[in-house]
Amino acid sequence: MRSDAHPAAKSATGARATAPAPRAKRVPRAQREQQMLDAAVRVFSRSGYHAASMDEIAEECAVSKPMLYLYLGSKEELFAACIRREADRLIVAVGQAAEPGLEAGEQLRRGLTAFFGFVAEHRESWIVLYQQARAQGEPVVEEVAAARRQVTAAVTALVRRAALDSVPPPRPGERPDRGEAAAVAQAIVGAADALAGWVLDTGPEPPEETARRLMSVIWIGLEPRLHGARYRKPSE
Amino acid sequence: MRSDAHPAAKSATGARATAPAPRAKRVPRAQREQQMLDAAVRVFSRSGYHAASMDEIAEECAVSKPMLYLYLGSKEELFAACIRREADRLIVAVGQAAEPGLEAGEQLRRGLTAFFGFVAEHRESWIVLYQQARAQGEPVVEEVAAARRQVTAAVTALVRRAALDSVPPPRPGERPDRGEAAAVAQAIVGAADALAGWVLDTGPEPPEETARRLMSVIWIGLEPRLHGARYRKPSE
Amino acid sequence: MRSDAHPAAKSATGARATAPAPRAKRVPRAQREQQMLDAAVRVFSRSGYHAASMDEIAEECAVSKPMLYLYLGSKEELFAACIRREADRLIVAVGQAAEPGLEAGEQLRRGLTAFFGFVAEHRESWIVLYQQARAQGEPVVEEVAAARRQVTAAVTALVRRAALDSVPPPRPGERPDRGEAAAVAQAIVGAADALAGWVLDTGPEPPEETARRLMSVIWIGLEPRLHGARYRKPSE
Amino acid sequence: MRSDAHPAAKSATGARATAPAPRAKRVPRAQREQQMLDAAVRVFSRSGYHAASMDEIAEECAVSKPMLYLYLGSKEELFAACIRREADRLIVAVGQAAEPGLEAGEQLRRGLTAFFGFVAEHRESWIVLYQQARAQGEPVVEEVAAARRQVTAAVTALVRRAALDSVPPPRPGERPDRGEAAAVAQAIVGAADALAGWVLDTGPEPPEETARRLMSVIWIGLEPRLHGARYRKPSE
DNA sequence: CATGAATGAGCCTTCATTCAT
DNA sequence: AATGAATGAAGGCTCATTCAT
Repeated sequence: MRSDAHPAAKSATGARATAPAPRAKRVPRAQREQQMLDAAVRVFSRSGYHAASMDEIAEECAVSKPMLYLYLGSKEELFAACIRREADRLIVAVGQAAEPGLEAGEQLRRGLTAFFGFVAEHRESWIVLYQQARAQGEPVVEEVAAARRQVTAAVTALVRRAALDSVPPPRPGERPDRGEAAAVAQAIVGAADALAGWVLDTGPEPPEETARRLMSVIWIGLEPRLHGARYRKPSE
Repeated sequence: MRSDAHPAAKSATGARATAPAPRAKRVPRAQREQQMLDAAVRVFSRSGYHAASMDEIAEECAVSKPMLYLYLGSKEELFAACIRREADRLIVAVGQAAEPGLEAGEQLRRGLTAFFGFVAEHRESWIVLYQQARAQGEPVVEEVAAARRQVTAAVTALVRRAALDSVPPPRPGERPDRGEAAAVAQAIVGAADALAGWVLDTGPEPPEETARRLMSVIWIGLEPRLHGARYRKPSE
Repeated sequence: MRSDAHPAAKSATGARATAPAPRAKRVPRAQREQQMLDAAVRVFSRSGYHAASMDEIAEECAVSKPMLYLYLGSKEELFAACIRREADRLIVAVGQAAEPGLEAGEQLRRGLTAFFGFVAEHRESWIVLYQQARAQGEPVVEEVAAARRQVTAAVTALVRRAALDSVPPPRPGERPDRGEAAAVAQAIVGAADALAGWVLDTGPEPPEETARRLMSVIWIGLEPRLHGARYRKPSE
Repeated sequence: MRSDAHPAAKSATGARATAPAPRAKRVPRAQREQQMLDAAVRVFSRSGYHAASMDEIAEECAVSKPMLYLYLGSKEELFAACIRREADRLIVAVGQAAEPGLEAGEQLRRGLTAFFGFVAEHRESWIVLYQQARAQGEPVVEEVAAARRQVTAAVTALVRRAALDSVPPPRPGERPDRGEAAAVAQAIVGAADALAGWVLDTGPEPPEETARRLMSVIWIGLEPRLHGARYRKPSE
């Protein structure tokens, strides 16, 4: 019988009589690790955490599974490493956009623009971060929640700076994340998320345009409050 | 062949000393199906789609696995049935809140209040819908995306009605879901989502309060536009 | 949610407000049993013993599974009952064809004709008997082997009568089924089997024609045909 | 997530008191595949396709199930691989027996002898091929049918060569497998099958003897034997 | 006579993980 | 640095069979 019935061994390189088939060139560890993370992000974004298999990832980066385990430890650690790397990249990208001296509104706009730009360019990273990571069990979710908190905290600071007296500081004894500013920041980040997904679904547009769309909603709403505008039910 | 193939619980009819396995009582199909869906929602929200096992779900509703399969077909179909039922419930709850005659802003506020109320009351349903369902493969994602579209479309209509001239109607030939109103609706729904999660994380508050928080951001932002306000970069 | 998601209940009869939906008319036991056997033969011939499910069979004869078990006992017994009934029919059909007074060759020819006629008319019965039954475990195989032995014994008798001295009687002390006559009978039955399957595969032809084909081989032999010998019914 | 997900044999490295599970030694793939096929043929011939379990087969070749699946794909593919290998062996064995130059009758006799020899030596292979394989669903049946066709075609050619004018060539427009030669070949193969089974059942005898028995029937015919004709090898 | 509801048991399959080379 | 060979454990699904009505 033909013994290649089930080609588990993908002898990518052709028949090489003399040399022992150097399937993967010797590559220094740091670089290999990045290749592995690249492959993992690709696969995780494509299939989701659970549906992705280590075999698939190993094949995607043309490395044997023992190497994966040697360098990254376990599937869960691998996923966490992906999350961390991509979250860091996102935070750096957004952080670089903000120039400290600027007016708060402009700073927010630039941050949003950077965010939408990042999502457009790193589609897979964002999918892993925002679609897949949320459905996980505790350890991984905490990782991504931490990244999200970092972003949200920055926005919260902006909001508070922008809207001074209109958004009251947390009352003494109140959990800091329960104040109005925190809520506003949550809403802004959530809206940005949704718009990022929307752009991915409906086709690309310049990040500035998406940022403008969002600013139109949230900023024009915030500024009048500086002048004392408040929302009330009609009955009040 | 072995004639003792199925030597099931023969002693079950014997002395009833310590309640020898409480065989599920006869329950009509329609009712059992609901129990199964209840249990499934609970388990899926707790563990996520992949990590949840049919054994776990069967145990949760005190029924054997074959019944699950007989009534609901497969794990994926079961999940889809959960999604459908919960999405329908959510849509009904939000839909009932809107009284057609009302001013658009008030209608939006009521809808949001109903939404936050639903999430507070059906915590698990919402977790399944918004955390777990997004990370799935095509068939399930489409189901939940359809529900989300339904909600978003309602909001889009409201937005368009509310903000008449400030939000231009889609230009002829433009895909309807690419217009500014659609973007605004996406942002609102995303913000509501995020706030719902935030409330779940940080502890309960009256739905009216959460709705007010969100209206403060998005509505006070929309109204000034009726008077011609527009967002511009400072440089413009 | 629609509770008919998985229509296990096939309410064959339409909505019947008053009467309690008489899904299966009261039918006396003997008749029901025949219907069940009919259905079982159909399903077994279609799917094979193992692949066939009791659900399938129950549905095929529009009866609930408990009835099947009440009347026929178990899957294995049901299969055995099928085998027995069909084998009996076959033996009767072939037996009726032989008129005792005739010359052995003619008797063989008539038996073969009857056999090919039976297979053509009871396609499914034959498939169950000769394709499915052989692959079973002990108890069932014995049933069909017994039937086959019955047929083979008759042929052996014919052969011995026909070929008196040419086929020596079993030597004393020799197992009776080891003699030349037994071997010849086995060959004939095997050849008939194969031809029956061949006709089923390649399309029908008159049973007399198939019988003639076989008689040409076993009665005349191949070598004499080289010299012009032909098989003809005695009347020709 | 539980980090003890795979707490496999940790104590395996400990004291080796009583041979703590003989982990299968490293064996190259090609060899392992053959071992697996050997085991599978044994098990399939013993229990039949459906009744055989992959656990049983894995145990029979002292390998874990995952290896079975890695190398052979699935139960069905494994069965098909068995069929293919054994059929090839049979065809080779029979093919080698025929020396082209010989007279047709002698060639047939040698082929039959080889066939009965093969069956005697590879009892299990033959059981799988001829008892089990016929009761399967389409994909597998086609595999074995193809092998059978190959054998039958060879016999058909012999028959046609042997019996020149006595067996008319297919009439124009007639499907080639419907001619008399094809029918004769079917009968011969069927008879050989039956005799092989008979020998297996009743106890061994030299393959030459069984071949002689069959040649007596098909080559000489029954009627001529009434008048004293006997089959002899040409050399006798 | 007749059936909807229910289940224990087992099978095929796959996955994360590791050892020996 | 790198990998082919190997496995324990578990998960989804189905089946023959039986109560309770």
